[in-house]
Amino acid sequence: MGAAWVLLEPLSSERHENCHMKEKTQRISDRLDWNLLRTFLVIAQEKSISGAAVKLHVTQSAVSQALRRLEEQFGRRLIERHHSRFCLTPAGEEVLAAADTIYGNVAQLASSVSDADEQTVGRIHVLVASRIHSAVYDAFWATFHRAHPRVEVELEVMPSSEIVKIIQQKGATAGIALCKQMPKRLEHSLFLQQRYSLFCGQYHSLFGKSDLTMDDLLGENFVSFTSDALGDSLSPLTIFRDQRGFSGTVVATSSHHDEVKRLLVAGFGIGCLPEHSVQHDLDEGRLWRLPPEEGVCSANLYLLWHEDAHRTAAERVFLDAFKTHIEQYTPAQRLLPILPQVRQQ
DNA sequence: AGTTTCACAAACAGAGGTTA
DNA sequence: TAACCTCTGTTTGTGAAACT
Repeated sequence: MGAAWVLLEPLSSERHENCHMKEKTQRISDRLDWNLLRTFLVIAQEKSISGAAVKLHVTQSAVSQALRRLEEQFGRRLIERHHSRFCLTPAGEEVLAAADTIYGNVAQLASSVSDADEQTVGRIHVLVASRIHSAVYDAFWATFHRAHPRVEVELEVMPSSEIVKIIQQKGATAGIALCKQMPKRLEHSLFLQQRYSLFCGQYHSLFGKSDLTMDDLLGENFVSFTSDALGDSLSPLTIFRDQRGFSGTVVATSSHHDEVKRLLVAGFGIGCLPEHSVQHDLDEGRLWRLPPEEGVCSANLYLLWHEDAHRTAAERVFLDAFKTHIEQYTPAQRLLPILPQVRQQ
């Protein structure tokens, strides 16, 4: 039955064409399967049918058939098939934009319905980058929970690039993520200004050497964050390596701060970490600070939220509380491991 | 290598019949 | 009349083979 109602024969007169289009549009809006749009959204995000299949936990064949059914419903090609090249047709771009919006609205609907069930119990879903080191941040959650004990909180850890994507789709209340440049449609508030420096671990040959210069490091292998690929949130680290003429290779990677640190301590190579996050490891002799003295680069963590998402009461309370809380502290205070006194206005 | 097509199977929904 | 069962058609998935 699926696409039997889609009329593909060309009609001769313009009047008939208009009637036909109106009828067809009506039928599409009545019958369009949201699952197909969701599948198409993932295909476009992954830029691959097999990639989408992995993400959706179905076979590549199932995704291919779903795409065909969607194309039949619209009576248009949505993706141009080329050898090893993926591109959306203009119709595909239109469908993607619509699917993106619908996905956001459905996510908000789920949140609103959940809120409506229990008027006094809200729920917030916050996406956070791996391992945020800040006593101010810890204190925020303590304060927030005391003030709003019935608000249910979900904190989900994921790479910054994923966080930005999901917040743009209105798929969560807010995100705390590294950003090189501010993404479209998102509001932001600067949270942490982190300075990255080079370190090696206790089993590395450079550990404990205090008279090192940059030349001593150029042949060393690297431990890196997955996100320091060019164009990603930590790409300044890669640019630094290229500009300074490092000849070593990246021998170990992880998207998680603690795992990068573990690999550094294990002696896989040298690598960058936020200075303020490893003071304890330096004090206890697990890590060793390397040149350059001034560090490698800065990377800022921002609180991100969608500019025109519908928000529940709990979500509004969270955003207001977070912004108010961090504004009480200077950027330097936000990096401290122990909660400082609130700054004087 | 990635994608499409085909045959087949499982799950599901709706229609219709039966029974208490 | 509600509850249950059976049958049938549809949808959507898998796996294999063919295609680009």
